[in-house]
Amino acid sequence: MIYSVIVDISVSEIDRIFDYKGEGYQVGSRVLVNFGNRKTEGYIIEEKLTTTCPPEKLKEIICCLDDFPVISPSLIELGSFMREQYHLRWVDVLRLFIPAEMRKNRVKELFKNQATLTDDNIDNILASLKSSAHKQRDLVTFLYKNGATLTEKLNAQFGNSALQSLVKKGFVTLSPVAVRRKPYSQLQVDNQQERTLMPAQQIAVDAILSSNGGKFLLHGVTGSGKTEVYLTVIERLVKQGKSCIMLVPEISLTPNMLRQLRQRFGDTVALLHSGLSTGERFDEWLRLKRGEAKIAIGARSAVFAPLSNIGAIIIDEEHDSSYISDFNPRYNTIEVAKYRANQSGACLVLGSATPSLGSFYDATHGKLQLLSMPDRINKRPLPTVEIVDMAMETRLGNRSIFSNTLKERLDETLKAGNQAMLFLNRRGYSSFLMCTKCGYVAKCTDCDVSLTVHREDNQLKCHYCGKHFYMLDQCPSCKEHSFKQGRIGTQQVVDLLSHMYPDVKVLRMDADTTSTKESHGKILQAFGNQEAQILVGTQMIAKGHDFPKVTLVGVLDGDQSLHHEDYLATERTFQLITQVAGRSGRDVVPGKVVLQTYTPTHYCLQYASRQDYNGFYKREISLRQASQFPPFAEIIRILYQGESEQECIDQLTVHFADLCNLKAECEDAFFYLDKMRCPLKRAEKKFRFQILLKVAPHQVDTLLPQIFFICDNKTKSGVQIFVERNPQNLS
DNA sequence: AGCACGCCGACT
DNA sequence: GTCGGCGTGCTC
Repeated sequence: MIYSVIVDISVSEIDRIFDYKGEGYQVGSRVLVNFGNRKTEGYIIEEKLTTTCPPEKLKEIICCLDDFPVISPSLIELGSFMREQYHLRWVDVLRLFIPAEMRKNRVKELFKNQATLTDDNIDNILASLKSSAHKQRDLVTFLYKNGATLTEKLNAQFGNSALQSLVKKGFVTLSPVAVRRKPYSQLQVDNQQERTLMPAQQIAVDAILSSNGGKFLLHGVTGSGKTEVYLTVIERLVKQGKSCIMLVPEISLTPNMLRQLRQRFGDTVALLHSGLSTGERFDEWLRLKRGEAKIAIGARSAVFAPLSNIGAIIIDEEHDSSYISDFNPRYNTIEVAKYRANQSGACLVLGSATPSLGSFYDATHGKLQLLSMPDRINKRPLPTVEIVDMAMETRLGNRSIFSNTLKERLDETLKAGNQAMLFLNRRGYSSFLMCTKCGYVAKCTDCDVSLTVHREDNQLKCHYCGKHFYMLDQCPSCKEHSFKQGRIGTQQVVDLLSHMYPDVKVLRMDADTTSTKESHGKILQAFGNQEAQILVGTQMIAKGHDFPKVTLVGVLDGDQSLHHEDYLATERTFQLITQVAGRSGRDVVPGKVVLQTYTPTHYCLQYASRQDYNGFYKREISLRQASQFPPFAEIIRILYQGESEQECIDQLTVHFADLCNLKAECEDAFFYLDKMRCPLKRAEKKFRFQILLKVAPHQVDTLLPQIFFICDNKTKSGVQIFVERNPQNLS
């Protein structure tokens, strides 16, 4: 038999099929092969009877590396789709399907010894033991009652020698068993309370379950109980013997969702994400692969969970940009999920309070079925939003970042013993440092980005590449000692609050305070336990958290993400503000939101303040249509990065000429084609240039392969080239 | 990626 | 003479 093997070496020149001969191997197996003059791992993706490879070159597979095929045929098919769709290497796709450490056998199942009684008749054993051997008699009784038990547990309970003697006498045998390492095993699981569904929830559940593989957009306002819909759907499908995949946007939201899933489904839930230890990740994967667990939950890569007979794939907060992988391998999780759902006839449920414009557009055009939940649970009111015009505040002499309205609301909230969240999507102390005399601004040496002031460690940091620099006390260009600081960041907000409210405990949550694995959960837990009254944070605090005592949310700078060139800026801002506002008033006390802005009449903020998604959608989608942006056009961006500016330009110029020819051949498919420097001119020492295309959506499938072909051709070393379709980030 | 092959300069 | 610099090409 001939096997098509993809060798596990991530280099484009060898990312092709190599044929090997062998007998009795299965497709999807991880195998060891001779490759050149060394041995390498590879994956069998196909078996066949013939090959075009000259027989003298054809080598034999050495052996299989696992006792089961690690990749199922349907995942191989999915991989093939992804490879074409996203122009990826086979290896990079296949590596998504198995735990990273499984390669090179860096992780194995963990085996521990287990003790078993050799005789079912306990009286026989007890009769042979001296009556003075209390420990041994207790141990035997324990084993009789509890069945086979791990030796470590027995040793802890009865001491080492009792077990040893029993083994020696032949009453107990030891045998190795696989034990599963369990992530968040200490996670507290509350008593399960009886839940009844609201009518809107019931309608959604019924629609999904009766659909037989339908695709849904579940649009429910913040606090409308989308999670309960997901859980009920999963429960019913699992009862029918199906498996389910549940995706959440980021790792930080998994513990919360995991708790709810474990509460309901116990050990049939497995968690998959990169924050787990090697052993945990492998064991969770293995439990899914072996069918010990049926429900996979995790961040985007969990869409590749090794499950068969999938009943539903659920994507929570579907608008979140983390579902679009923006580094190699680049893929769109929602598209992948659609393909996987189609393969297995599973339902696809996309849930959000603020769906992406694309998804909502699909819902209005019959590609997704729309399920609406317009009310909060128990008809709790949505928070009331006050928009504050910061330009007016300045004119009235208030130059602080806190408007008078916000200060009043904060006072009220604290006095009432409730909690507040303040949202500012800018970490650090202040956004830049500028010389007051000559206007010099401190910039990163490797990126075209001004440095952020960090007061805690008194450094200047590049938020792009992470490099840090000494704080300046003198301008390097004019030697002046006086500096002006840029816009306020979260660190400074905490400082200011501690002066305003010396007795109030304030917590901060941003990338700087959540560098370790547990810090995230600790901050949230502390705030949840009301160890602090105010939580200041970046977009990290916007999503999914449910703090009943929070009755005030302050958006300190509602304009921040609004006035970017990016066509997604308005959509993003709307989503962020709506999401963060939704943290307020989730329990009995109605919530308030103070939204500070310099552009109070902007439609994005107006709709966000009324939590009016439909109004916003209508306005924004007509703008997109008029200006030919997605979903009315597909944007393709070709990015060139290299340390030599000239090489980048040369490379881009060659491709641009070919693209112009392509455009000439099918003029009507192209809405736009141009080349330019990227807005972020340089990053991590590399110069950045781009070609931007806008093409007609119905032509993209025929055009894209040709574009890929052009970009693969005439390439020079030293310039990285990326082709992105509808990139989330155009910087 | 690795590694061999190969074609030129410096050295025991 | 030979040791070793890293350009080029190949891996079923």
